[in-house]
Amino acid sequence: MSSSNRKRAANSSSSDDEPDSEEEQRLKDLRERDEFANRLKERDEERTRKVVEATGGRKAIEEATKRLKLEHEDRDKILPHLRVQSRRQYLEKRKDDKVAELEADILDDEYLFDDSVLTKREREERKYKKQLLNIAKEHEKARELERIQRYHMPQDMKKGERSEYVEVDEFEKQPNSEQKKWEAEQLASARFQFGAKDAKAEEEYELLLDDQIDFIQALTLDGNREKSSKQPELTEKERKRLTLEETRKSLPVYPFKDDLIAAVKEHQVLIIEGETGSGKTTQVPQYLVEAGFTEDGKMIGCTQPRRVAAMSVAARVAEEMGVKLGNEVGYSIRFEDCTSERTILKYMTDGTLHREFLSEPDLGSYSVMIIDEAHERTLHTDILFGLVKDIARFRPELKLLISSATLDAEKFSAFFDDAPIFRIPGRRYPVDIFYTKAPEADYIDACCVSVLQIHATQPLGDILVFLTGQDEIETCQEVLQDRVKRLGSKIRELIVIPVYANLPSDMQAKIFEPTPPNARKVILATNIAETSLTIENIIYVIDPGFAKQNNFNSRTGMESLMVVPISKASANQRAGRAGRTAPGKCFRLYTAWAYKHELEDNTVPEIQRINLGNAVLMLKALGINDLIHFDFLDPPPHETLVLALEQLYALGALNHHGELTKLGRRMAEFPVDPMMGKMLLASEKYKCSEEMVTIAAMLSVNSAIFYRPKDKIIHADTARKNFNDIHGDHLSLLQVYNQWAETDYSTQWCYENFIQYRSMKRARDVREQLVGLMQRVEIDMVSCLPETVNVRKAVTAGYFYHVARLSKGGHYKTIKHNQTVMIHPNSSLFEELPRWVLYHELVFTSKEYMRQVIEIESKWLLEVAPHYYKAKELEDSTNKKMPKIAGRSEMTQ
DNA sequence: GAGCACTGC
Repeated sequence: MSSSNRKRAANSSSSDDEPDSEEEQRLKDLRERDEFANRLKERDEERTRKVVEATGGRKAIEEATKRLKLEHEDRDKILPHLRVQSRRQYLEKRKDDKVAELEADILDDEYLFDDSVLTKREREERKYKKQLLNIAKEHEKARELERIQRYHMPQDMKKGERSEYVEVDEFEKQPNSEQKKWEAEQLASARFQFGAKDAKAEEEYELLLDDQIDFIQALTLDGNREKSSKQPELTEKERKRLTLEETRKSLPVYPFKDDLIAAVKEHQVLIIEGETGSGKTTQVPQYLVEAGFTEDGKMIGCTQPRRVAAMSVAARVAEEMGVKLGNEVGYSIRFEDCTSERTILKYMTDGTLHREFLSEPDLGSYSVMIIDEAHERTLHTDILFGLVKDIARFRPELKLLISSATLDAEKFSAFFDDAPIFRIPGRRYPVDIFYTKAPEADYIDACCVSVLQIHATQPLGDILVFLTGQDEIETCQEVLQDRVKRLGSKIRELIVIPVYANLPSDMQAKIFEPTPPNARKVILATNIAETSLTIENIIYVIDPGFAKQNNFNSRTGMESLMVVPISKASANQRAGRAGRTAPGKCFRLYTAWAYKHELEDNTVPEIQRINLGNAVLMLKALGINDLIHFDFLDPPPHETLVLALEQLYALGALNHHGELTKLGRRMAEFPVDPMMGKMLLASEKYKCSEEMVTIAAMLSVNSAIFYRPKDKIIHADTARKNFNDIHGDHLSLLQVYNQWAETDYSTQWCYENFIQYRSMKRARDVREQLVGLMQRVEIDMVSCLPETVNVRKAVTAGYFYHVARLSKGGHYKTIKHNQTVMIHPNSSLFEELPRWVLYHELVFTSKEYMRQVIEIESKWLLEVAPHYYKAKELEDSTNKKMPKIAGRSEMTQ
């Protein structure tokens, strides 16, 4: 960039009175930036004092207390009750569909199987089903009203419970922490029945399957438990007699307590290598409290990669310590801060800690920081490594514990200057691993065959199948159900259950319902079951060896979601899912050779795969200027960093010295991409902050707003078109939100308009947070409606990078890379083809698509980014040859 | 004329 350009860049980012030189301008901006930062700090300090008794935490504490109470109550009573309750609600909500399904089921059943071939149990079940149908029908008659919606959407909100977050739905209220899982393990292994009956039947079944897959057993994933334990497993009653204290003492980590405390005292950084079920997440912080690490008024912090984990672990620990959640033990996650000034033990998500750095760059209020599940290598933990390592150098009294599963411990140790590794054994059963003899061409088909093969030949126990996405899961489900039907009563009952993140929560809860006796559950899951959800009683895992992975191309700035082979670490994680309750088996649909030679050891860490715009801005805001030499555990690609820096410079967040500007400092306050941050700040100038906050919130809810059930695609699309704004998708989204808000955030309205209530609720939460942050960066909330030109201008001020122009052939070329791109067919501008468009994101699926597009005028680009565009660039020499229908917008220049 | 793995702030 030439010096004159630089000058303009610097000028554009600031204010009224014209300073004499570029240098003065820069210094003035830096001064203003620091003044702004100080104001933030002062306000923060005021707020922390108030927050304790203020409403902010109260709601969260109530929520948490509810959950805690749940845990207190007798699990024996509460769990079955919960299941029944959840089941009832579920049936209630989907009554239409369910009744129809039941009816069809009975008809099918009667058509397929004569009474004579049925066992007693099956006959009873049929009788029960009929009864159920009758009851359902009577019930239905009584409530003939209110049956407008024919399709099902999540409906999880009662009046007055607005801030109850979706993730806190039914299944999460069930105790789900590691300790509980262990307890459940004890239970479940006693419940399994392996009988001679099954063995007899096996021979018969084998003949049914024409196309079998040959598996060979290669190795066994070692467990720490004997297959036939000499110690008798605890029965439920025995277990109940264990007090909390005894349960704690029975955890594998307990014998290491004193050694661990000694090690922490001796070393500043300690790597803890502990498998799941060792109890490290709940116990280690408590040991440290007992050892006096919080006596100087400082806290122990513990990060988790997931919100649910942070909450449930905190609740469990509060219970164990006999304190109220939110007092001595608390948690802090986005939208929910459940801590107080009394808190000495704080669980949080890694992203929350990352944000906390902005207000407390030295972690001054912590005496110990534990980074848990470090092997998952989320973006946030990876950045935390570097930050925390740096802090440790000038705060020798700060203790760091990095906790990880096996394999990676050595690497972490090397990174933290050869920190000692402390090993804690876990609790796991052995898993036998099987590979196919030859590669499978069609892994969906192979999955189905394997499921039936296991079902027919292996003892009872649930099956978990890993697929890549919703599409595959639905296909597989259909195929399986079809084949099971054809096999009829010749095989035992097989219950097929899908699970993926976008599935409504009540459908997800189905995986936690107990399997009926003598039946088998097959769970078809995405990667969600690899780490996020733990399903009990899985004995068999089928692993085709693929997953969808997001990749960011820093050269083109394009994201792509592709199916890729998984890593060895991931394959072992999946296999481990079979050994939680009892010894298990894992069937890999690839050869042993492929495992050894074709799979990478580890999944590429997130930090090397994604756009780092926001992360780089955060680091800059923390005063880390030399990012290229920042101490990353695995450095991101050079180009990604350069692209992020360039973009920040173009947005005016950095000056030509690479220093953070006042604008940049304000942008860093927002947990969004820098372009979106700039867009939000630009709303100040264009007097449309209300609109911009809504649009940003809607864009943040990833394209999960419109609901398209397979059988109602036409209705759904018509409903969607009603919101279309001729100027583009951002404005359509604005309309959706505002109309929803006008109905007082009605669920009914969502159903009628085929909109995902869950996503809207999330957008509302995000919006509220953004409004709070707007006040923080000193911007008033104002609206410019009904006029929307300013809305589009403000968007342009943030996204001027993302502009494409219609060219001769009727397709679009990006201004920056001259890359051919297309408007996504879901866009409201798909058939409009304006001359100039701005896109929110570029994704590669089957083609290069621009998603979320608005029409802009090229002269706006000169208005919002004069340093970046020159008038000449925006001239269009091909004007005259342009077909009339194309290019609705006015000619420019 | 398409199609969205999973987290997190």
